[in-house]
Amino acid sequence: MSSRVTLADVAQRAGVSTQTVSRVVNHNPAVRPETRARVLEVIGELGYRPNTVARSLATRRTMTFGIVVPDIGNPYFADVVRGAEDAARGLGYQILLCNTDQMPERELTAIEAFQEKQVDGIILCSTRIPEEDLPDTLRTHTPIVLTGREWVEGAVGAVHADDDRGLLLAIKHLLQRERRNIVFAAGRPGGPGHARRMRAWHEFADSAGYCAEQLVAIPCATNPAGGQEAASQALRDNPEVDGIVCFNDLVAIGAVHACIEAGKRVPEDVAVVGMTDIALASLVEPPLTTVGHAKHELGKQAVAMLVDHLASRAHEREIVLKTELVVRASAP
Amino acid sequence: MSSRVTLADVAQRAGVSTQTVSRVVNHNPAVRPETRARVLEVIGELGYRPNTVARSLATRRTMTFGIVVPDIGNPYFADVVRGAEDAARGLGYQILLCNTDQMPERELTAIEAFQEKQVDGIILCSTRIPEEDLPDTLRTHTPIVLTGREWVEGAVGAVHADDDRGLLLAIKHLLQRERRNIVFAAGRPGGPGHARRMRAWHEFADSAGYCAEQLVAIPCATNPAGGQEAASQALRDNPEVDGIVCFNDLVAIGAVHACIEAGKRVPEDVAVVGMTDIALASLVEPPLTTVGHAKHELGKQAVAMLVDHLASRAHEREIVLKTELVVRASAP
DNA sequence: CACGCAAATGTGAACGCTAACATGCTAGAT
DNA sequence: ATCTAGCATGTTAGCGTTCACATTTGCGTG
Repeated sequence: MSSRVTLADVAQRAGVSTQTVSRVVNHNPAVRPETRARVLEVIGELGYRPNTVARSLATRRTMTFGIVVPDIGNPYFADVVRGAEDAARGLGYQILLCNTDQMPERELTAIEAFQEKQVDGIILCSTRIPEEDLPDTLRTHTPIVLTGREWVEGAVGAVHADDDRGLLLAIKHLLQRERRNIVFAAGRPGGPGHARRMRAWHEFADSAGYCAEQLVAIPCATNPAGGQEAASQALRDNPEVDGIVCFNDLVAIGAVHACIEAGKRVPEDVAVVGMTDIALASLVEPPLTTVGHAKHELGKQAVAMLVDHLASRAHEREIVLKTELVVRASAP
Repeated sequence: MSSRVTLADVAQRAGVSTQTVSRVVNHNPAVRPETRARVLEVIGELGYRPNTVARSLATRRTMTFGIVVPDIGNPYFADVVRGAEDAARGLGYQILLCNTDQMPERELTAIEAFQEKQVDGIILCSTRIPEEDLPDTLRTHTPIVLTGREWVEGAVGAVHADDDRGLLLAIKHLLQRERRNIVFAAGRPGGPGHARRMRAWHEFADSAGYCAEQLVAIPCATNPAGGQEAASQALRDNPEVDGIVCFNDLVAIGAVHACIEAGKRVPEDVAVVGMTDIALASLVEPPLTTVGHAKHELGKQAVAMLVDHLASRAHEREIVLKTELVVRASAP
């Protein structure tokens, strides 16, 4: 029956001031052991629990972070959120969650709602807010860390995977296996990560002396349906296609389906490489070769950065997490 | 630059009292249109944003629900949380998330932390708090809705899927396909849903006149590894096994692997049926036949129940969501 | 033309806590 | 005995809202 017991109730019963009780609750050492014991006893008797809303009003800290993701149902973001929550919990912070389905207006609404709730910081994952609006959005007193994209003016920092190198790993892997007609199912143009991956794609094409035609990038939705569509289009345009690199693993799964539908064997006829290595990747048939991301770590680092910032501790402006090629059956 | 602007700042600048500004912000009709316009203008100029922490202290409502799940990385709970957040957002509520990895102490800690944060309600998913401790835990002023298990004294309500019937559907499906040596990979004894599914299992065995030996239930961890272990044990004990029903889809995926490892073909030699129909189920090879759960709906209903309760509206004490058999290749 | 009534606005106080300072007390130094 | 450090505790004033009431204003009525 822990109900409406306040500091004052405890103070009165224990015969001390509210301030002393507050000190006990907050582990302030400046309390005589006997007094502390007495207060703790009364706290136990009365079942007192501090009211963090009142505490937050007084301290101007809520010990809460908000995290904005496109969709927690997407295993990628589930892992990122999990990492963030683990780190936050360890540091005494709690996590407010908001899904936006990649709708910029909903991202903005979420940020404002979080700010009104006085969160101590916000983690904005793979935002779809247009590049040009971002600085304005970030120009606020609430620290914001970005994930899945580069740092931009106004943000406390950014945490993302090394997609450039990841993409390179994937392409090189395919080239070494004598794949010569490689296609990139590139995700949504304008979407987070798209520009970076495209840049890497073209840089590589140039440096390797490839003629542009040999490296085709096809925009697509970042889910199985998008991958299926992109892959079947690619195979229609050029039946010689023997390698597909995908924006993420969900796209790759769709691409695999498209190949099979088109009568191609994976990996014999077409090798498929995914990205991010979600749990799913090792469970589908064939298991996906993929460029692994440290998703859990991503969430953790985002929280760590926020906490460092709040403590006025120096920290990187941008953290780039290593990617690694995980070779499975879809591109052995 | 939306910083520390308060109601008082707005009031002073607009030449009215804080109360009037408060009325405008809260859409209280008892304000002259001209006054309202003036106040709104100043709010715009100053970039005022209400401080919900202060508001919550005064109103004793935080417009926040806490949700406790074993692991958001598990696609089942990701869907439930997504459903809850969707419903909550639509009603102006926000969601605090906590993962517990099925550790009862962490569930208790989470509940307490949420209470200190004065959440308006808690959704406790598939709790592993021992049956006998549950009433004490629930005996609190914060409304708690349970999911994934039956209602228990003290809870506002419970929302869960009709596993009894679901399990029946699975078994009957296998029997109709002339499978005669059926095994149940039953999940963790004492875990949520375990008792209910076991009861259904035995009830069916009795009613169908089966001798107990023909329906074996094997406890296992509720993940692919658990399923793999349980299935390989079952096949070792009885090579005749031709049907495996699984606690959930992750277990089913493990069971499929075990079958293949043991040289059995799925579904020709052994038919495998999963439960809950996570997105993964249709993407593995072979695609899983499974008993579908309305996961998104589960989260939604939990929130709806909480909101009804807070509004002192009548509501069911227990909502049982229908399950349906989704037939795919693993048990055609 | 005073009267009363409703609509519009204002006035404390409260929500439960902490920050910052003030006070009282004990004990060692002088 | 007196002074003074320094520890333990108390006091006061917010934190930014809303609540419950009090007050003012405008307007139709007898």
